[in-house]
Amino acid sequence: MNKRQHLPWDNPRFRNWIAVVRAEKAVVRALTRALAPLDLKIGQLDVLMNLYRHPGMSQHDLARRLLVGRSNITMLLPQLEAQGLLERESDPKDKRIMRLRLTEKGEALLMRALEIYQGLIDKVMAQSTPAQCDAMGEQMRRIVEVLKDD
Amino acid sequence: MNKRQHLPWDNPRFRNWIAVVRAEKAVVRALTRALAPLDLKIGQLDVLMNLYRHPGMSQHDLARRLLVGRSNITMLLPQLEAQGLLERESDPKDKRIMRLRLTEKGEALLMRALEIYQGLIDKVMAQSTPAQCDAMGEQMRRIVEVLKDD
DNA sequence: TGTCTTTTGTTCATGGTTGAACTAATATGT
DNA sequence: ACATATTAGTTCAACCATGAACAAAAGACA
Repeated sequence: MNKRQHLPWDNPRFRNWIAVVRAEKAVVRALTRALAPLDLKIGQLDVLMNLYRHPGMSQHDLARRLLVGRSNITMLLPQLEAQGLLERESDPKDKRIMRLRLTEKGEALLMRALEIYQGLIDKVMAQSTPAQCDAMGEQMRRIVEVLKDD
Repeated sequence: MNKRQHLPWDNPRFRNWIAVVRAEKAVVRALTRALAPLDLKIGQLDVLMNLYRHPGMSQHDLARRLLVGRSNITMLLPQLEAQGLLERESDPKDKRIMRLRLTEKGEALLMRALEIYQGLIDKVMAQSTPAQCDAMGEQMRRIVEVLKDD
């Protein structure tokens, strides 16, 4: 039962996953810097992206999609609202729910941010073939699926 | 120049990268929970792992490897030292440097944590072939390489 | 209807992370 | 050797994220 013989570092799965973590961290770092000129944090960009694709989303759904707590959203929105990037209006059918949607200004900023994001991803993925890239994406979606029910 | 025609969501590279981010977040979430019984945070596990592989590392090198700030390490170590998981000793050749190494207790805890980590990764990677897994790892290492010089 | 439960969003205390300013030790260049 | 620059680690204030406790609204069901 010598543990040294089956250390995780000898396991390809483990080593490769560590690479995923490292790459993700590196990209987050680079993206944070690239977005700084727009005065936008990654968390805020995530919000804008999701509201663009799903206008009228509730805060609860937004939190679930972003894999963050509801309180996080509560703390995040006032900044964006104060900057005039999004609007919150109470749902007339269910007064608990706040419907969220981007303003023109929010959409414009999102587009600028997406160009930066896209540029970074293109640069970073340029060394992989489309097929490799798709295969990787599929793997990742399967991982999320496996962990879906916590 | 209609931007709608080239939104990032239509770009496979972008969509696949989003999947990476999602998967990484999901695994971090699951790992955080799985490590809770050991009273160990992921950041702490990262430290233990790196010290196991590179005994005598300095705090500066550790920070660089973990992609965190030096101050982060400074805040992190006292907890681990107080728990008797690692030792810090000043380098006799260069008194600025603190040499870090695991204690027996730290190594033992690391082994328990690694079993948990490994189990999670095995579960999560079980749906991919070894070849796919390796290809993914290679892609990720290339990404880190591309971003190495910030 | 009336009570009990669930859902949505907020508040707040806690802990983690960061970068800038700082000290001490070493390296560099003249 | 001496002044200057660089490096390692610490401190600190500011910022984020989290989860538990809470209030208001809606739903379930007798």
